[in-house]
This record gives sequence, structure tokens and C-alpha cells, in this order.
Amino acid sequence: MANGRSMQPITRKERDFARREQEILDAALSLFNNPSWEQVTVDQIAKEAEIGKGTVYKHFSSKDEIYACIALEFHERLLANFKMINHDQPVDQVMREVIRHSFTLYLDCQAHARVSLYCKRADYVERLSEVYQDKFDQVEKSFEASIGSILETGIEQGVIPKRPYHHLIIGLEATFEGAMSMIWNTDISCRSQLEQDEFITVISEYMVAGLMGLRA
Amino acid sequence: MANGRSMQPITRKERDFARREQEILDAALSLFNNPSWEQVTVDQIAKEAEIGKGTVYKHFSSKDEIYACIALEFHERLLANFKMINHDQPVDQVMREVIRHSFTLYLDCQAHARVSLYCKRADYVERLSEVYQDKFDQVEKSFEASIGSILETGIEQGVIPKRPYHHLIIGLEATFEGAMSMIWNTDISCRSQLEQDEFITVISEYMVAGLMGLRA
DNA sequence: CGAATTGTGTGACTATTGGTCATATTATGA
DNA sequence: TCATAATATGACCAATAGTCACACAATTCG
Repeated sequence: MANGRSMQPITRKERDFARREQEILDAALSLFNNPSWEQVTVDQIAKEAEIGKGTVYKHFSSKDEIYACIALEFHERLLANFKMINHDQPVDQVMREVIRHSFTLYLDCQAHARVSLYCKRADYVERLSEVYQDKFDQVEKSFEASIGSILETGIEQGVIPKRPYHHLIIGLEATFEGAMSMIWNTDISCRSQLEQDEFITVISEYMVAGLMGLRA
Repeated sequence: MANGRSMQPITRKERDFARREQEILDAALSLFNNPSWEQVTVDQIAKEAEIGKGTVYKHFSSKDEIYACIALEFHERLLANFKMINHDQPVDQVMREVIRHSFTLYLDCQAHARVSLYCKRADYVERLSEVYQDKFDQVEKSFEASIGSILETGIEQGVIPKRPYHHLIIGLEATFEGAMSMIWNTDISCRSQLEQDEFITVISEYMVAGLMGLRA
């Protein structure tokens, strides 16, 4: 519940409660690690976490809220990865790093990433409480700030065409999310590691070409 | 059911049965025309078509099969649109037309298009009967043939970098599907027509730049 | 014509699952 | 030790995908 995630746990009881919450999320994530993750039931999550179903609802007001927590944590992780990039390289190199870090994290944390993508769907956002909608809006702004400053530097250096932020980002965002969907939608078992690396290499090259190739 | 869709209806009874099938699909499509289309129930579809729920299942073995029929019809429509394009123009212009036709059709037939996108999800395909999986594979091959021949012409003319078909198509496909998701995921009410046109124009420019910008 | 057969329509029924809640259990503190 | 409060729980409810026994209509056959 909201308090559990926003305040520091003090007493033993509160620590236990907070730990249980993480256990629920971990249980959920371990079950979400496959393409049919949407079929996972709250009961299964409870069983995996070795608690009763009612207990899950003591921590999260709905299944959707579990998704939201996972997505938000993932977005923070992605943002943290972006901040680790050396911003003193040439801007095109920085953007390549951004793309590479994104693919790497999405593939390393498939469960998180799948849930995050799901949480962008209009029907999901619609039924989400305002509190969480705001949190997602906040995350969106952080990304805009993070990538925006890189692109701005690029524009100043004349490496990136002089266009409003949204013109520059929408193509990259669309391609990235479409590409991840394609990777997940292709039966993993019939795709060799080499093929996947090749896929990502080609997509990345295309993304950079698309970005740089816009008319200034 | 399978026969209904593959043979010509002869008797009065068969014609009625076939018409009812189309009525069910039309009812479904009219209800699918909003972002929460996945919440539409079989009962609602039956009510909209003014029949009992059981009757729906006389025509389609599952809700998923309704989706499949809608998606397959849509893909045929898209292919037909591609065939209408004048292939004698310069190849880059043909590709721009392909992209434009795709966006136009996806926006004109949002219900069909949403369902089609849904039908690419791995978990959906997994639970689909082999018959329908094969049909989707067939459609995939048709698209590959259609676009592939355009790209090949482009390579011969030196307009498109000499790369295997998959290298050329994956970026376009990823961007297009990601872009449509973004359009649908953004609350329609808070997006003006102008913004949407601008979005598509920019994305199209980016797609062409990405395609042409690959190293030969 | 009437009976039999075949195909179609139907809604009550089942199974599953997200979410609720009264009750049981446990921890804390006087 | 007992009272109070916080937490855990699974029986329960509501919604919904899918089933099925039966009703009904049309077509065929005697």
C-alpha cells in the first residue's frame, strides 16, 4: 500500500511488511518471465510468494497496481543506466550508447520490460488511479529531460538536425518499442542468439540513420 | 466455422448462416472501436448482433478465432492496397506510398488494426489452432513477396542499400507498429488532427531516412 | 401430408479468476 | 496476563469464456 512504499520502515513489524511486499513483487516477476505472463493469476503469485491471496491485496489494491510498481521500478533503473553514460563523447556516440543500454536492460529484465510495455496501453492507464498516472507522467518527464539534453547538445554541435524534441524522439521511441515487441513475439526457441544480436545491431543502425537523416 | 469461410454458400440455409457470421464480425468490430476493446465480452457481441451467446460459438470456436478472422481480413485489405500502388515510380517514392497507405488504412480501420496488432502477440499465437497459425504464416509470406520485390528493384537501381530483405524491413516494421501503438496509447481526445498528421509525417520521414541510411 | 433427420439457435450451467471481507492470528505494550 | 491494533487468510462474490442439452425450423423421405 501507498505508505509501505513511501516511508522508511522503522519497527520490526514494518520491516517485515515491507519485505513481504518485495517478496510479492519478486514472486510475480519470476512468474512473468515468459510470453504468457498475462495469464498469471493473483492466486499463483500468492502461492509463489507462499502467502494467501488476501494478503496480496493488503499490499496492492489491484493486480494493475502490481504491474505499476514493477514498471516504475524498471523505468527508474533505465534512467539510472542513462545517467551512467559518459556524456562527454560525441553526441552520436552517446545516442548509440543510449540505444545499446536500452536493449541490454530490456533483454536482461524481460519480465520488468514486458510489464512496462503493457503499462503504456491506453486501456490500462485509463483504469489506473490518478496517483499512479501522475507517477508515470513524472517518469515520462524525467526521460524527456534526460534524452532532451543530449539531443540539444547534438543540435548545438550540428550533429543532430534542428527539430523540436518530439520530432527527434518519436521515431526512436516507436522503433524501440516495436522492436522489443517483435523480439518477444518471435518464439524465443526458434531464434538463435546470433540472430538476436544481428537484429539489434541492424535496428540500432537504422535508428541512428533515421534520427540523423531528418531534414534540419 | 471452417467450412463457412472456405466454401461458397449454395442453399438458402447456407447463405443465411454465412450472413449471420458476417453480422457477428460486424457487431464485434463496432464494439472494438475504442481503446478498451479487449474488455468487450462475447455476451456483448452476441447482444449487439441480436443473437444468443451460444450461436456465436456455432460460428467461431473461441473469441480468439473471431480476432483471427478480423485480422486476416484486414491483412488482405492491406495487401490489396499495396497492389494498387503504381510500381513504376522511383522506388523511394513507392516506399513512401507504402508507408502512407499503411498509416491511412490503420487509421481508417482502427478496430481491425488493433485486433491485428493483438494477433501478433506470442501468447496469442501460441494458443491459436495450427490452421490459423498457417494462415498467418501465409499472410506473412505474401507481405514479404510484395515488399521484397519493391526493395529488390530499389537495390538494383542503387536507391536502397544492398542488404538482405530482413535487414531492410525490420526497422520499418518495428517503427510502424510502435508508431501505431503510440497513436492508440495517447488519449485520442487530447490529440488534434493536426498533431496526428504531423506525427505521421515526421515518422514517415524518419522511416525513409533510416532505410536509405543503412550502410550498403 | 406426417415423420424423421439434420442443422441451427439458445440460455442455463460450469470453471476460472479478480477482488472483498469477516474472522483468525500475531505482535506490542500496559 | 490481557487489551488493542495490525496483519494474514481463505471462503465468498461477481464477471466472463466456453459447454451442452434441448428447442425449433427446415429439408427430406415414406
